[in-house]
Amino acid sequence: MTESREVTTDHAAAPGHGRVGPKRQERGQRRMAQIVSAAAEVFAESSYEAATTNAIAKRAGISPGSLYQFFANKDEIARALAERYVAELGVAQAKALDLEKLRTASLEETLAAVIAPLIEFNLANRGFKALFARPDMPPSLTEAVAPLHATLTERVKALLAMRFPQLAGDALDRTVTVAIQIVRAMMPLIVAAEEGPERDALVAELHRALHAYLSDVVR
Amino acid sequence: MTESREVTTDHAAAPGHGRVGPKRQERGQRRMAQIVSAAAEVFAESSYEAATTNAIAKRAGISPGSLYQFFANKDEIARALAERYVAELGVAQAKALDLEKLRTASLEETLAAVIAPLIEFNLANRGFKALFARPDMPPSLTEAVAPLHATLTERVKALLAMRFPQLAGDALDRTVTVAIQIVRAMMPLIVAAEEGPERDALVAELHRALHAYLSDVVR
DNA sequence: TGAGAATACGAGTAGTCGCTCGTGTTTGTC
DNA sequence: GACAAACACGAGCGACTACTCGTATTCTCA
Repeated sequence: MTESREVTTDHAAAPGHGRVGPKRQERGQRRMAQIVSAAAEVFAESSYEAATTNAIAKRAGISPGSLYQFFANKDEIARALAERYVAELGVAQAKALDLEKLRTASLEETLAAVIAPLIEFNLANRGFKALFARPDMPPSLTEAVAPLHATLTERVKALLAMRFPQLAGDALDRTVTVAIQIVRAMMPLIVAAEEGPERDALVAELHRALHAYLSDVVR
Repeated sequence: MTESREVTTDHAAAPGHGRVGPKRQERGQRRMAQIVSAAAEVFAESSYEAATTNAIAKRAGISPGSLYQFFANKDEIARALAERYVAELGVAQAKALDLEKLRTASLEETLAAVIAPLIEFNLANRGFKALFARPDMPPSLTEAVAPLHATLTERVKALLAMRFPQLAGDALDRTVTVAIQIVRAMMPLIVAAEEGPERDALVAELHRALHAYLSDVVR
């Protein structure tokens, strides 16, 4: 009898990720994108835990079995979604942020330039908060979205280091952490608020809080 | 044949809650307290969803069946725990807060008087954040802890209204919300930090952020 | 002291969820 | 056209979880 180990569904991972898997055809790559998009929608409607893999498959228009042709498990889907978010956020910020111009901008202007695209991104990608704006994540998820957090932290750190050269070391790290926490805390409120004066007021409040905090840090 | 409706386990609720149930003996009341304490521990070690009712029962030293003699379902346990937290927080704050003295205190002093017992409480009751410091709760839990949120919001609102008479209406509400969000965002970090300089630095940062924000609000 | 109420037990039930597996179809390659 | 690899299906498995039920014990109080 021919032993058939290694014959069970072996999954691919995003390129450049160490994992090996079947060579994806164009159809397969489209499917993977579909699945990630569907996951983003389902996560957005509840939470990571509450989202079922069967629901994701259904939303993507495929069977549960097909889903597992492309992702080894639920965490891998979250990881792929986190990677997509990192990439898209990079694009959105690159568009809005011109570091050279910011060098001479006021703190208000800098904050506006950073926050505005971030809010747009959160509004356009409501699944984002399921992976980002949570204080208590299941360990597996924490690992999956660690690169996302690391990336954002790095970007904020670079910005603050440029803006406040007198900040360094632990103090800088703490300031970055607190600033991110404030944004994370306010974002769900902003996204949940109805478009118009209500949301605008909350955004203004976020500006105010961040501006006041950062002004004080270097006082 | 004698129909036996209403004979299945009928549960009690905390007194003054509308629900009727069996008359609790002293033993039963002790059990209920045990269960709530056990739930607090188990919630603290993971999260509300991840905590299983069987684990709570085991921690309380009773069988799953016994647990359901006292609580109709998992949500009721969370509700009871939330009520306990409201009561204990009330005591802790009443001890530390003397509204008359605060009337003449500086903003720094007021913040210190409010924040210090809050942090002590969070350190002593690590299950608290499972019910409080979460942006996205399951709907049932939301309802269960709504009184807790309402209570805290009311207290903060009263304090801010006294402190900043020029604030009123929506602006006051928003300020209360943001202040609470900042505390909620920082608390998990503070609790997770190791005792000593690391935690102290984060607490100082929380002070700074709140102080800066509130000073700015009335600027 | 005895009857009914409250408390206690824990194996068991129904339901859910992540994931598998046997099987069939499409696509790329020669 | 033949063959393998990739893609697709969906019933259903195994593990887990909130909760139940039949039964046994302890308490209360007339």
